[in-house]
Amino acid sequence: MSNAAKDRVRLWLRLLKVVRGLEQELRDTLRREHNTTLPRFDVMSALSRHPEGLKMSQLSGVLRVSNGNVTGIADRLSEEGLVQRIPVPGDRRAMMLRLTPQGAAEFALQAQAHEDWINEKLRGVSPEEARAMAARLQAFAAQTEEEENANAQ
Amino acid sequence: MSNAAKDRVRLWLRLLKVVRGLEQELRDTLRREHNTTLPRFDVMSALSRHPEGLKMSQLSGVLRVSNGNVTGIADRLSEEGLVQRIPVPGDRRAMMLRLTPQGAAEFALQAQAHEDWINEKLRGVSPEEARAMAARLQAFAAQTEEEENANAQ
DNA sequence: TAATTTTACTTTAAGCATAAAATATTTATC
DNA sequence: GATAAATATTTTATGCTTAAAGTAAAATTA
Repeated sequence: MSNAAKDRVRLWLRLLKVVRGLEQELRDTLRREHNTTLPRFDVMSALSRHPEGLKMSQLSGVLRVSNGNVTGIADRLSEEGLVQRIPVPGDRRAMMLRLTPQGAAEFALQAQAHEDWINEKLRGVSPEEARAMAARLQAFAAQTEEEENANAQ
Repeated sequence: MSNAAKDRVRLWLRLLKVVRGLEQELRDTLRREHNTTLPRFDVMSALSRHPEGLKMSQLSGVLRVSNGNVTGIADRLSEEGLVQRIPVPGDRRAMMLRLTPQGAAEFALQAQAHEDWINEKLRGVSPEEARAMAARLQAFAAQTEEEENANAQ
């Protein structure tokens, strides 16, 4: 394996380790402090950006998970009164998922705590560094997407 | 929220997006090309670095997953003849998990393909950039670990 | 408008993940 | 040496995840 390849593999392993570690801490915190999970948080986060609600299929598209996955999470959040299914006028197949007032209030607390938590976790990263690294990652993601589009043609 | 906090949150979201995307592609590739999964790959990778084998508890420690998790993955790999459980002399509670010759051969193929895949995926990242970013991540991880140790005292 | 295809969602089966309980064995204490 | 505590692993219950199959309704086509 070339040196360049070694450098790239090492970067990938480090990325994976750091992100997995933070993600695991986040899961623990959500469980301990908010009695919820990361998938539930992700669903509520997406819904909070769309106050009018999202169709199940839109939600699975935004979150990039399968339809069946969203069904299960929506079932459990619904049992707790945090989201509700609302029929879509004119299409009896579809369902709109929306935060309840209780769900919106609950998520507002979780989101603020999440931001504070991240800011504390990454306090060793200066704002300049954060912006530089975010820009680099953005460029990488954009390039990857471009290639995918090229491949799809 | 301060601007610094916003920059850090944005970095975290980008990190999560890029790593999750690559991880998902990796899972798809492992499934499609090697008829396996990332957790199975991780177990075999750990075992390949310890040819004499690892006790179940050591393995769960190295991989940072629960004991019960390792039990299930070991069961399935064992059914396929890729790993074997070996009694530990002098301790009838413990079990050593080890790659079979077939498992070692199979993993060698997977590992090489994995390296090639990463090198291709990250070809847009120059070796210099890769080293710089890896070093930055390493520093972050080291600092985080340091704090954990301080908290544990 | 009847038949076909597509769309939206749910259900099912299998694997991964955890925490907590259970089992078996070893180590420590009395 | 008997009792208690600690250790190593498995089992169980619950939730997340996917792919594939199933159900129902809408859109297209003949």
